[in-house]
Amino acid sequence: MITREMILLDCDYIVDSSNRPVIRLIGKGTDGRTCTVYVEGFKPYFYVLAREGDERRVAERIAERFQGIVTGVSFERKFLPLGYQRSKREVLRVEVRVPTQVKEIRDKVRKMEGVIEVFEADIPFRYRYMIDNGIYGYSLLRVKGEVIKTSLGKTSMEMKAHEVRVVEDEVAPKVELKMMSFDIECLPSNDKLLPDPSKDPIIIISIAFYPSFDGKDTLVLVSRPVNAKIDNIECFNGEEEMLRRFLEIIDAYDPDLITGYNILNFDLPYLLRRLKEYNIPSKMGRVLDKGVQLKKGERETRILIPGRIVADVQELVKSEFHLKRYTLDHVAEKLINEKKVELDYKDIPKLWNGNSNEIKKLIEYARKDAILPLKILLEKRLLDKYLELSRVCGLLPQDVIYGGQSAKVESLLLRYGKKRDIILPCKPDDQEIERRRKEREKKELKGATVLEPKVGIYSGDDKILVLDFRSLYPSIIIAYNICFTTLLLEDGDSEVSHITAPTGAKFVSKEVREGLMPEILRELMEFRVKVKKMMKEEKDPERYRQLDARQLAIKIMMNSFYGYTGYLKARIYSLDVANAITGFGRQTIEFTKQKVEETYGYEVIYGDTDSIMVRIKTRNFDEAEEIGRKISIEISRLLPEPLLLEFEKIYKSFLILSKKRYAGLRVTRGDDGKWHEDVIDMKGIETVRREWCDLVSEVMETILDILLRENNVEKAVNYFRTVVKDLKEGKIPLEKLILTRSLSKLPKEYKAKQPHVVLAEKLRKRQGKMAPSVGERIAFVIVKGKGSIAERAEDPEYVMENGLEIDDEYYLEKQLLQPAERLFKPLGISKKELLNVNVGVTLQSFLETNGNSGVMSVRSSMEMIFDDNIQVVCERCNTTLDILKLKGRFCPKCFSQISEEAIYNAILRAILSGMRELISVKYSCEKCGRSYSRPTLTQRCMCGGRLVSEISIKESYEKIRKVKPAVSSMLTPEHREAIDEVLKLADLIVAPKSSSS
DNA sequence: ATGTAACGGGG
DNA sequence: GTGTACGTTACAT
Repeated sequence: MITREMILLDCDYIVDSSNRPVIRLIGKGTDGRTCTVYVEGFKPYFYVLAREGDERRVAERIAERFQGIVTGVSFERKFLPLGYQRSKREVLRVEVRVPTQVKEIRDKVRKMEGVIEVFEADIPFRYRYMIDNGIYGYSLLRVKGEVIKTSLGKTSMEMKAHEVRVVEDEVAPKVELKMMSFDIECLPSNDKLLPDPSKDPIIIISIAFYPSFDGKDTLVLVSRPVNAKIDNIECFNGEEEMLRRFLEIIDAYDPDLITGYNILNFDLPYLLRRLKEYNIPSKMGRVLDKGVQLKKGERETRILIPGRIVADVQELVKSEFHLKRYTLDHVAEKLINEKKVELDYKDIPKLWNGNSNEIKKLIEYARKDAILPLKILLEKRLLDKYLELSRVCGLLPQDVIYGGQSAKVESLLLRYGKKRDIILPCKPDDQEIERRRKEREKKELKGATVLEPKVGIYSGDDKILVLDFRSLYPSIIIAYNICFTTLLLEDGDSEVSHITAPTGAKFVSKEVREGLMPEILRELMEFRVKVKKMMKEEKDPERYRQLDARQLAIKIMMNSFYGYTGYLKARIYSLDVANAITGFGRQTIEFTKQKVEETYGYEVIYGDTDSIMVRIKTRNFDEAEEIGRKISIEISRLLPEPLLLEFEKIYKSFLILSKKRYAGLRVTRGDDGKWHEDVIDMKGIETVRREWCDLVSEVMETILDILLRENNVEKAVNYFRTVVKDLKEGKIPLEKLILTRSLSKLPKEYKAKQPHVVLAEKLRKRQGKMAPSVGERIAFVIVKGKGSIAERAEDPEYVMENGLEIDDEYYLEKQLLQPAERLFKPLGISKKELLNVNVGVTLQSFLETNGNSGVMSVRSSMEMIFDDNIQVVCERCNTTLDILKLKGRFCPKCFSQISEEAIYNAILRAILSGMRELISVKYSCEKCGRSYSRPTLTQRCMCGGRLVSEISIKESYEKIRKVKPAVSSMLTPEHREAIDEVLKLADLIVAPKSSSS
């Protein structure tokens, strides 16, 4: 008999030779050894509610009718879930031999005479076991038992359990997960289509490991001999041999997590299909009796590998980051600043059959595609949140990564319900869902309050304080004891002490009985407070991160409960409960608004669900903070516990366009105690959208920046006009105008003619074989000419080569104007005004709003650096002026004076944007000289040589240096000095011309 | 306004 | 495995 501790990774069950279910737990100890634990004796069961007085008779009938299946019927006293129950009710506990039989008989039982309802008859057996034994996913277990050896296990050891105990742990023990990322390359027989797994072979499988495997971080399997010396590859005679070796490597490395990019929808299904081709069983998991389980949905696949976690980085990134596109190349660039190896997939067959250099290129391409997802996963810590969620809600890691909110909530409801003898209903069938849907149409689900925004821009003396209710809905549920278990169903019960919601629903007070949801939420909230406290004292960054992930997981869990009560497919659906929560929410926010306005006399300019934004007038951030704190404390005092209005942040300037759409420039107190401008928070204002070209995103961002950081509406308008002017003059670089759309099927299959489809046809006629094929992304720009927009879509390269003219009208109307208008309209600037390029802002009005600080509007800094010289635009006559050609400080056309401030700003901007571009670090191999833009994972070149970093100076810096003496005479000494300072700083950075790090 | 078709991303 | 099931946006009506 031994005792062993392990983190629970997976759980399922097997049926032994005498047809009894045996629970199987797979876990990993702190020593890194994996273990399979078999638990015997746990039996499947469910509950039946019979007509009062009929219990015995129904029990007998069930036992009789399902002889051989039902192994026992007993009686237990339980609380029914819906409505406040004064006492427990007698229910039948029906036990069956094997788990699948529950499903088999539950509908029959449901229809039997005398049966009212069946409870908890749809809980997967492994969860039934975990729930009943208080075992949570990814939690620490202490197992007592004997070591055994079966024919089913692949783990380091196997045990037959005598006892499984949960170890209470505040901080998760350190168990290092082994992760493996992989990627496949195929050889398509038809280069117009995606490779077909029924016939096109896999030619390469690349793998990345963390931690390393046999000293290797990566390994590439190649299905044919390669006549070149390449490190970390293995070659085979054909696909089958390679596939077998791949499975062998999985077994040998034994990863806890398998990842990759889009593996759920591509690599894994493809791989499984190829394995089937050779009749190789897909035993990639940690058990020998089960292979990989593939569940294909409409457009979604779930893949389960026993004992291992499958996580698709693409999915994780999609749920964590809002990006324009989710291609690996784009995602890697945005998140970890790395790119894929440049290679057109159409060239794969050519490279595959090519010379040693070509195949080398293909191998390194594949290698990188396995490395990138793993790096993203690690660097962005994409797993932390899920592992903590698993520990908080109890689901297995695998199910948390994929599953929706409802499973997590139910896991907790079942666990806490079990402790209190509350049984829960089964999930609703179609009929019940339909009934609920109809009910919802009649009695609608009322949402939260969104206060009418006082549209406009706030800056200068105005400061906006943001106050938030900490976990509003969870707090309300706790404060007013709202739950399906406390809801008073009949008026007759109203002599019980209760609370009436604004909607009229009544809930017994917590002194009578605490509700299930309030209990769970109260514990979660206390737990979160504890975790946050621990975070404050935690010095170790790794542990701090983990605690942070945990408090986030708890927050996510808490916020899921409200939604669950109004979810059509919930086990317990109660509009009365859902509406009571939002009802109290509306009451709370209205009350808060009223108090702030009446007691303090401040203006509430906006509020949504659980937050209010208060306008105060002060230049002093300390004072603003003081006011915020005061409001927070005093209002919280007026509300029942645990409702808490927290002072969240100060916006130095704030722009609100409409409900749910605003942007604010945050100020925060730095370590030096001083206030600093911080990030711009944005809500509902999008600057990146798939259907917009880059120009639009860039313009939107710049406008917001000018509005919030410089508080200069005129300048923002002017900037927009400049862009429009540039667009009309064809000065906008073509790549900023490119739109992309992917060709999902053959052109003729499209009904509506879309630009990229028409273009695809055009290209096919023009260049024949090189034309884009199905599944490819097509880049296009809209050019001038006749016909619909679709007919005027053109290939950017073709446009370049033939000097076609861009349809500036289209880009203005369809791309730039819509978002710009939405931004400017609430500020009282019409479309007309935006477009009126020639009528600039009068100097008079400009000076009125901005003092004499900026007569010029500086062109977008990015563009400036690419222009020949540094330029400013004269505000009076709108001419673009070259700083070098300026005689004195007068505009050569209208002779209005140009302020030194403006020139200084122009130069400074040029310097700053130049600084960003100033240094470029390149990495090159000391052996073969091949250069990389980023260091490789291994810090080694593909030839095996060491990578050495090289620092180079960009030209733009030199340009500014050249310009400086020419303009310095136009500047005040202070400005000159400031510029010199910056240049000096730049010199310092650049000074060591070559160094290695 | 409201319903329906298209698309993603992998090679 | 005692489980089901995308989510968003553009275009057409």
